[in-house]
Amino acid sequence: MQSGFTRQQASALTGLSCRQLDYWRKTGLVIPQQQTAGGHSRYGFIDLVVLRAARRLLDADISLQRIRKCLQSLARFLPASKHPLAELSLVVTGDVVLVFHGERAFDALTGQEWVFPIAELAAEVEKLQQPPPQQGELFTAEKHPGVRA
Amino acid sequence: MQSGFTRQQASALTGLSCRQLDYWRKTGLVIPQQQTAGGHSRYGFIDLVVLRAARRLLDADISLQRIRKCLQSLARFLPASKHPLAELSLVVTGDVVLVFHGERAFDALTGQEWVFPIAELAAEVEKLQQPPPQQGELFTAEKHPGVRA
DNA sequence: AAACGACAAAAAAGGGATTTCTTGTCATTT
DNA sequence: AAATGACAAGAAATCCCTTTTTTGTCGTTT
Repeated sequence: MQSGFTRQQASALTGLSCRQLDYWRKTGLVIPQQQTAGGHSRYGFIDLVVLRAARRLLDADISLQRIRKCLQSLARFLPASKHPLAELSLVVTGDVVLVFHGERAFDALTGQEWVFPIAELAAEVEKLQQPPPQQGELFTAEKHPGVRA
Repeated sequence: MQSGFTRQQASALTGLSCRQLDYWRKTGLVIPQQQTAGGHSRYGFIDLVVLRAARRLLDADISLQRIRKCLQSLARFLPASKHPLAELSLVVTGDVVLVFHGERAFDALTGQEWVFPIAELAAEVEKLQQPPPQQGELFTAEKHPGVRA
């Protein structure tokens, strides 16, 4: 019984070239969890998940350099447990990769979180309409929107 | 009884300068929903929500030009109804603004959607571990279409 | 007040050249 | 096979300079 995937197997299973796996290992992007006595690579389950994630990011035209940073933060989540995976999602857009963990969204690169609900803004504004019942002609406001372009 | 906020009120309520409101109006970023007979601006409820959203984006170091594009897509959601607001969220990161509507995430700029769950990847990999109980040698064929350009 | 116009400083976007990073391919070694 | 090393093409990032946007401040006008 084997304890991991060889470079070639990992390549076949992820669609990445051996050259890439080598380079990625050498540069620390994805280092196989195990090694044979002779010093040969043996990729583990998590490795494959990460490799496939990287593959998809590449397909989405995310540069390797950006992926490097992304995987770092992704690595912070993966080790956790098995459940989190189900709650984990990646959102990839033109320029950014976000890691979603439940309700929260983190920039996979900076790790910063920046989410805010529109409803919150609406609530704030709404609150401003009622309170100031002052100079009988200033505030009184209207309710309805007629949105602009 | 009036129907809207004056420039100065809007300024006070959003923290934006009158100069900005003027410029934004002139350049079409946020055009007051109404006008007085004399041609003076009267900002409406939605205007304030949009202005405050813009304000927060500015605070997050999103450039005005980017905000211009963001608000365009935001405008596509706001007009909808009243409920959506509660489900709407903005995620702002270094480079991108995403509009979240329920489960979906849209790039506020391009409108493209690109989300994928990690669990999915894990499931795929997991499926690959069980089936191949073959000749103790190695995998024969590759599953993947192969290489990208 | 609010709108306008003008001038200037600050911020952001663009463009082009240069440098660094990735990946393929091939040969050699373990 | 897998790991290494080397050469080269292509992709991406970085830097620097120029152009465009934004915003503040002043004066005038409505």
